Amino acid sequence: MSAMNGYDKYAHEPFAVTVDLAVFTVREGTLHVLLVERGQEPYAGRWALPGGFVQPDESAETAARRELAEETGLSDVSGLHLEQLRTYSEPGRDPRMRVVSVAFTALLPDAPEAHGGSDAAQARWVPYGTAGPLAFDHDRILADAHERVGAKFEYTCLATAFCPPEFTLGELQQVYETVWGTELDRPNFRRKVLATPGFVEAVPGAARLTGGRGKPAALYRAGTAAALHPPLLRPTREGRPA
Amino acid sequence: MSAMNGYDKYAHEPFAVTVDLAVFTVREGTLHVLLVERGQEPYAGRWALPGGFVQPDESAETAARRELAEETGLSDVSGLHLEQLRTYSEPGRDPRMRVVSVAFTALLPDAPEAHGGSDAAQARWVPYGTAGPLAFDHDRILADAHERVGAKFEYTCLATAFCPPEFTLGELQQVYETVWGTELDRPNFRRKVLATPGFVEAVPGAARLTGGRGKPAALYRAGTAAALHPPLLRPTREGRPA
DNA sequence: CCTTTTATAGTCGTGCTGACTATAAAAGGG
DNA sequence: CCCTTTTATAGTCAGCACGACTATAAAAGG
Repeated sequence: MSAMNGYDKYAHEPFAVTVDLAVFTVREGTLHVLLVERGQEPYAGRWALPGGFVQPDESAETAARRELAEETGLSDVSGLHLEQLRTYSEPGRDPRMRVVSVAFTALLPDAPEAHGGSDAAQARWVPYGTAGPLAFDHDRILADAHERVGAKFEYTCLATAFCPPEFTLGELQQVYETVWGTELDRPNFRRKVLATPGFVEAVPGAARLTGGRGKPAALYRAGTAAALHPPLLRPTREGRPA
Repeated sequence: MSAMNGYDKYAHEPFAVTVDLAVFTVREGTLHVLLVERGQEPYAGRWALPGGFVQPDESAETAARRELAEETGLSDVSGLHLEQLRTYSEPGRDPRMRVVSVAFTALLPDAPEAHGGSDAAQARWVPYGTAGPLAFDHDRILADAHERVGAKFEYTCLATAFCPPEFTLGELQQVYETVWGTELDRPNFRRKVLATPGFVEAVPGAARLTGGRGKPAALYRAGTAAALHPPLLRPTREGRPA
């Protein structure tokens, strides 16, 4: 093997490279995560994040999107939000071999039941926080992913990725409340969202009966803006981690 | 090889795993990057980011800190800011073999001349943006790192990582202006920094003559706060990328 | 001594935000 | 059919952070 820049002095050893997916959705006002139940040791019977090996001709992003399609059973995952989280490489994180995992976060609108694919390892939606300790270091990965999503909600328009094509402002607000775990003032939330150009755009004459009771709410679509200026900060939690 | 969760159906191929470092410092009001000049093909004669292989018993973070110590020649890099940026894994990014690189960003106060170590590949400080096209995909990595640092300046106290143990508010402001490439209003910057608890703390009776002319400036030390609430936003650039 | 330079103090208006009140439009129960 | 409940939407008001700006203090140089 020829030398690389600054790499000259070290032999290199092979690693297995995998992707792990933290896939979130909001379902009936609760944050859900896509998990698979392990059949073999180690961690047999425990829940784990879906994932798989990166193939020789793939980037980690490509592998992640492929896995996302396989695990959710969705035919078209091209429009879904998928974002690299970080890479986990502690030597002991898999007891069997040296495996470096590139973790990704994905956001889905309230999703089909997933467990309909022909795969052996069948992924299921599990309410966030209820799946006991996960296998490997997946608790940490999942917590990192959750924190990242919450932080990005503050200064991006990412929340619409959790919503169906048309949604009410109440639904969008519930997405924020579910991810942040806090309550928001409705008039203020509404004012802020509507004042941000490109966050949402009104669907002209449409309205949706909100489950029967109450005044019908106007429908909106996701806008074209990606960033949120100024940010929409979550209710005061003083020292938020960087 | 035994099966993993959801990994069962794929054989895994070995990858080389490396770390790449985007090391920044502010030197005489200019942002500098630590680079190495390549001696061999491919990209012989081009500048590249310092980096190296991850050893079998190391995490990527450990490897990055080891490389940082080797390339800068500093004896103690334990207190320096080092943070994972993201992982680059495009199949063609190194023409010789399949290598997945975990990129890191490091921030140093105005640094010693670095090129004093006993290493063969000697790293040098180069003004940001002046090193022509870099080797491999290092231009992209460096641009991502710069954008990340600029973004983190808005909502963290990271800027003090560029400063020596004791510094003036003018120096801190210049760090901001150098990284952001914009000018800031001095009284407003001062008001904001001092109003943020834990950002900086005054050194009781100390003052520094500012290169000779003008009123001596009070000295400050980095405080204990990590986050910046509310954030210190860079001058209006409308749609900032997420 | 006066000018230049840089640090520091203070002022003023605008705009965003949190807290709150008020009105409109639906369903349900008597 | 009226009245209550529920939810959406409109509007008010005070506080505060921020941008733009002016003023003063303390050093060096001529």
